[in-house]
Amino acid sequence: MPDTVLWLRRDLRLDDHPALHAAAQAADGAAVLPLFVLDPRLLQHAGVARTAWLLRSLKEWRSAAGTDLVVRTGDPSQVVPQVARELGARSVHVSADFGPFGSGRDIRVEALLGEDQIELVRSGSPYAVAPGRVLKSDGSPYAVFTPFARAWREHGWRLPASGPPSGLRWSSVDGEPLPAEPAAAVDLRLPEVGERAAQVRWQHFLDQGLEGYAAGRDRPDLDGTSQLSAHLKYGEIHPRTLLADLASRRGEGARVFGTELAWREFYADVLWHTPSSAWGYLRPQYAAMRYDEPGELFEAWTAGRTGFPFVDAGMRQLLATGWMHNRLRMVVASFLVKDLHLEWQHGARWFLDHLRDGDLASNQHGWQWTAGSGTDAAPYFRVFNPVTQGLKFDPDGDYVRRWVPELGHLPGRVAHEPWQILDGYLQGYPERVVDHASERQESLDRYAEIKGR
DNA sequence: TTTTGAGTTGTTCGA
DNA sequence: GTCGAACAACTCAAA
Repeated sequence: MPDTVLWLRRDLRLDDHPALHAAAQAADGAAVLPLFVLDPRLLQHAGVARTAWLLRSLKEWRSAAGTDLVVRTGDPSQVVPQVARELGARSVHVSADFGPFGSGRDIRVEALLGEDQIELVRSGSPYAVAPGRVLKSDGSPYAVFTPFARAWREHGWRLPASGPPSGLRWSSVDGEPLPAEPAAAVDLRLPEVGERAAQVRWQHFLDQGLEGYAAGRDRPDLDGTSQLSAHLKYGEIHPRTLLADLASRRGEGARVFGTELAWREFYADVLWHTPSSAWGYLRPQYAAMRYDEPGELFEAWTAGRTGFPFVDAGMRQLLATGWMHNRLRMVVASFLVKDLHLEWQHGARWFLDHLRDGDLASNQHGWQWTAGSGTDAAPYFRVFNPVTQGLKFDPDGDYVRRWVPELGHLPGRVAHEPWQILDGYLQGYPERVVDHASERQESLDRYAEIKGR
């Protein structure tokens, strides 16, 4: 039997890897060649945090597999058939990609491979249930989360396979050295990357975080979240693994964490059915709303200099670490859309450029939820008050002081309201760029203009 | 086909 | 300080 190709993308692990098992089975005693294609078109949009994460994850994969992962730069529709031909392979194995870019790319690659009688075999996906599988009884997709989640649980998923296939042999051809990380990655505080780190983090969360997760997940001043988002994004750990571990656990935390995974799957499903929702309004009437153009206020938002401590802390956490706590993602998004009156796409693009976990489906639909144009969107009157949110979810001001050093001299909760105290602006913190109460009313007025259309 | 109940994450105001 | 109601109207899911 000739060797087969395992084309890795967002599945950089060895454990519970259906495509790896399928490749080993197809090789039938011959070797499996692991390949990663650096697509310049994708890297262009990935941002520093994601690029650095990806390159480190590829290194980790190499060292865990103990083989030379072949890296080539170029358009996959040229590179993949070329490598397969070089090797004399009969099949190329992948985890299915359901995104609008990836699924189109795979169809092109599949056609080109077909010209040489090489098969593209899709096994597994980044999800417990592949997008498109959960449907209503009339065959149409769900557009509301709660019934989707119920049907998704009833649909169920297979149990994780344990470890890589036995008797697996790797092979190799000439590749390229991994490119250097972007220089700015040095300043970025990224955690450990790779499958092993993902498993360690998951165990840590099971032991320390799960029990208090239902409430703790809303507290950015505490280590209350799983921090698995980027590991999931790169497939270093699979949601099936997490769901299998959750199944044996009772309690509110396990239930709520399972629901968060369901949100990830729901948004992937929505994007699969409606690819235009990546950049277009899911509720079209919102395109007719009056919006402002990004200018100085947008710049202030990106830099974490809006004068609202909770908002600025979130934006600076993003710049410093490539990650932002979910509570802050909602707060800063609400601020961009409802206090600055900018279209959600500006914020979504900034997030994708800076988040290490930047995922098209979750990111875009999260933004649309805030903007009011998404599935299950926030009601129009739900405008976050950035100060109240801070007082509620960072009650001692610890999170704000951690990320906004100019407020470091303010004790306790007054860090959220430097205007309340005489020396609040002692260290050069900017004054508020807008008046929240009047901008809130402005948002409600603008909504009223498109109501009923 | 029609009907009915429900729908992630909030804020403000007035009693 | 606490609590409940109001904040619209619409779309969706399921019986």
